[in-house]
Amino acid sequence: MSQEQGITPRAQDFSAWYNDAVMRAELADYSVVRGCMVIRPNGYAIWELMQGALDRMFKDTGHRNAYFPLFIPQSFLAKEAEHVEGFAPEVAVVTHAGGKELEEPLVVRPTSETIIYASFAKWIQSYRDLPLLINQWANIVRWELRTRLFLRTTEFLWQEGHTAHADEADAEREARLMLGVYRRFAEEWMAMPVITGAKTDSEKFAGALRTYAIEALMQDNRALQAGTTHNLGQNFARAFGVQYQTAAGGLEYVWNTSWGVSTRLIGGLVMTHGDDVGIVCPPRLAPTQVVVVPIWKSDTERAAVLPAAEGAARDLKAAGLRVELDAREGMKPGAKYYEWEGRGVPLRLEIGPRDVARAQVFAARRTGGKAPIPLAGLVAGVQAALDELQRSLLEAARQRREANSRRGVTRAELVELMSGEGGGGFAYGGFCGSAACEAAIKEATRATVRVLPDEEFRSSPAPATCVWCGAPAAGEAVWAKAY
RNA sequence: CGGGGCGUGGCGCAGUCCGGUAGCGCGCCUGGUUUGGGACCAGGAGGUCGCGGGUUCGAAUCCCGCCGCCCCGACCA
Repeated sequence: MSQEQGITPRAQDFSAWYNDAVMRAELADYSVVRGCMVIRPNGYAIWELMQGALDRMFKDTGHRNAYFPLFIPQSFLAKEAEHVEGFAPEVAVVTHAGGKELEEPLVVRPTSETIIYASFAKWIQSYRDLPLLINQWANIVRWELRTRLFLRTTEFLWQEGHTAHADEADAEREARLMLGVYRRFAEEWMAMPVITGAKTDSEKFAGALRTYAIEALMQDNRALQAGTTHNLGQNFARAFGVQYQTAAGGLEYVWNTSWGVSTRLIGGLVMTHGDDVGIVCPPRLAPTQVVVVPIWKSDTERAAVLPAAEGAARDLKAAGLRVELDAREGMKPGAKYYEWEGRGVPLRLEIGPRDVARAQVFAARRTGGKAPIPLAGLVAGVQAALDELQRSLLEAARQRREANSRRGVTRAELVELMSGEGGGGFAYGGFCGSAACEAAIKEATRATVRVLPDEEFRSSPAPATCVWCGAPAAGEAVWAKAY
């Protein structure tokens, strides 16, 4: 009886658990380059599924993919004052290439607004060219002080949408539309419930008019900003001279938006559904949705079981499911179970001599519970089980989030809620809107305003006074300790 | 950059206090027996003990310097 080293229980050390879960699932590995990670095939497969779903959603909303350079002239970054200030500390700069010093240093993109809007300025002439709806899948470099696999690494993969519009209303509509796309993706694909809303000035994107975000609550009660959209106003249009002629013949600056989600989502997926065994993949994003494990004792049994298992796997694949048949010899079924559980495979089908005799398979859910499925209705039965898993993961995550959300908090409650190691969760309360109160709360509790929640998430009745200073509230805010 | 841990076969560790030339578990390879929740037996392969100096007859172990990684804070998707 040999136990492989288990992973750290969540309750003991959540950070250690996260690292263990990621490593056990072989999603990623540390690189020789500080702060950078290697995304392993298991992790990259999840990213590809995410990309596929998001890309379809972007195309369905009228966007087209393009690709812009990794290198940006340093002077471009400086054209928008807030933007350069926001990103300067974390920008990597190339000063030498081709064996000599460059005339102008190139920055490795921390985001691509500047280089993209330089192109937009060339492409946009008239109101007939608008809206211009572009997305790019790319890598990004931000020199972070402290990194965590998927959650914050020096280089990461993302998509960044960039659009240009004729007026503010259309840009605003776009920023809200894509926020909705992100929300739908998080909930329907990742089974990760989110709240949506606007960022405060201190949390908004460097150079944006307004920033919106989806925020999810992880199992350690810290919030994860899982996607952002920005209404950039005319800030970049002015900096890069992106103008168009109106129908009336006038010359106007365009209104831009940008929006992005990154491989950070994989970290969110891990921390939303994982348990003390490892990661749990929601079926729609599971690289392997079903693993079939044949069980036999003798060659006779093997001869009966293996073809049945192969047949089951074939039928499921034919139905469009992502299936693996694990017929490895010399490995006990239990060992296979542990391996696939660590990878988060949502459904395992066990098929042994007894099952063959009864024309059934035994289906074990990653979240617990075993039940037989008759071979006659295998595809439908498996599909139903996967659908149910997808639903129940979202529901469980939603219940956990609600159980860890407090509405109408007082100043004392906010402090209490955020204190200690396990402290956190979403705290809803009145907010006067002042930067002073926001900073004071951060100082006192280490919690920040995650969003000024959208209507759907607001409390009723609305809080009347600011949690901190007691002045009349300008609105409601959601505080949490953030990743 | 501050605080705390840690660098020894692929992974996890012991050995370091008290110097004597490297060991355990897992994994890996070969053969056999096994297989309804992490199999067993036998035989193997694999290590400049993070790096550089120093002390010593002799250093994983003692001394000096450096590097790297992880965790916690300041910055951030």
